[in-house]
Amino acid sequence: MKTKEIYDYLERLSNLLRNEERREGMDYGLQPVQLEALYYLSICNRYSDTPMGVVDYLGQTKGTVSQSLKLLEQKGYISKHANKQDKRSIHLKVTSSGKKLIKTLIPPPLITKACNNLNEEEQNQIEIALKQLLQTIQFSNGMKSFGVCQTCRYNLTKKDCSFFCELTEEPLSMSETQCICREHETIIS
Amino acid sequence: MKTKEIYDYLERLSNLLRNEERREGMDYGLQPVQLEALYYLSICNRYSDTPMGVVDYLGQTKGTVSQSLKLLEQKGYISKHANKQDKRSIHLKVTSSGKKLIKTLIPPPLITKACNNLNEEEQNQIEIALKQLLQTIQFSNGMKSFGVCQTCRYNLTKKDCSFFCELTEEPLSMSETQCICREHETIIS
DNA sequence: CACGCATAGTATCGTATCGATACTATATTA
DNA sequence: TAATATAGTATCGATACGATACTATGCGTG
Repeated sequence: MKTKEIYDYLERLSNLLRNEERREGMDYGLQPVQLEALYYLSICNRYSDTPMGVVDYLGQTKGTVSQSLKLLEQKGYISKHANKQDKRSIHLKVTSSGKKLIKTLIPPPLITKACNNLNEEEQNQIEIALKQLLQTIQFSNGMKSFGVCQTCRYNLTKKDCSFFCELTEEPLSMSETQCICREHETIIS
Repeated sequence: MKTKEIYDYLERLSNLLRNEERREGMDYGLQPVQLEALYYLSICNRYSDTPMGVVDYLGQTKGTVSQSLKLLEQKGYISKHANKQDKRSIHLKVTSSGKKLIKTLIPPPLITKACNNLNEEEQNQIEIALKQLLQTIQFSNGMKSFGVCQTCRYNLTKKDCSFFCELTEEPLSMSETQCICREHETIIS
């Protein structure tokens, strides 16, 4: 069992990444969590761009997330839009200013520099390992997976190569299927 | 380049781990950082068990670390000991109560459960990948490595299989060489 | 339809985090 | 011996984050 070793490396990586995010965000008055929330909103689909989506993703309480989103809105990085179907719910869109910020800050230099010193094959191996570890953790602990449609059991790829979600019973555009979804459930193969 | 992919998985893993640590520590009134500080002190060597060692490891300011250590001492998980050589410095020892806590909480169930669902080979691959990623990040960004003597360029293994540190110019016991050190510098091969 | 219950989101409060700054004490060096 | 560097502490202010209480809307069942 390599449990301890895996924990040790993960703990270290986790710390380095968080400190980097703190340093980076500081110039813009953003905390690590807020930056992560903004990033999440920039890569999630239209079923997931709500406060509750962020709650599930970041694993914090509604109150905390509500605070973070208020700040992101005040700073002009996101905007709130009413949901026509469900009036309790709102959608959060990343503004052009927010998109610009994400583009500047993510991925952080810490990771970029490291990848510059790793060849294709090494990067592939690392990606595969991280993916497997993440999926196993999520599966073993009954967690949401937040994947893209391609790996989702609700996704139906039709003959004409268009996409359809069997959960929401709606057609999906090509670009939408590359966003992450809070309803995602990994195909059990 | 897999920079974005690697960042994404790492960010996710990092978040899950931190949330788990928060949940775990809560029962004992410990925050994630404090738990990490305690764990660090339980695996570092006698050159590294000082407040400054924790500062380097966790990447926080002296003040913050000082606060965390005060709390750990109040809760009886660590004890402070004067350094005979340098009177400015103190050594932090994990008490038996602290050791017991670490044994209970680390590694966290999140990781343990996942490892139970991964075979030997998969775990080895993941360990290797995490190790390589961490080392590359540390090297590429000029960071301290916090490794064990075995991989340190200052370590001298003598003919009689005893160990000697060429930086501190002191002999090291076998068990000491398995602890992590803040002066560690990876062998450049 | 009406009632209860579930869910999305917000507001507020208290404890704790964490960087910044200022401080003391000891070591080092010129 | 004086200047400077280093280890550690104390304090403060802004923020994080869980807990709780609240409003508003949707949903299900009789």
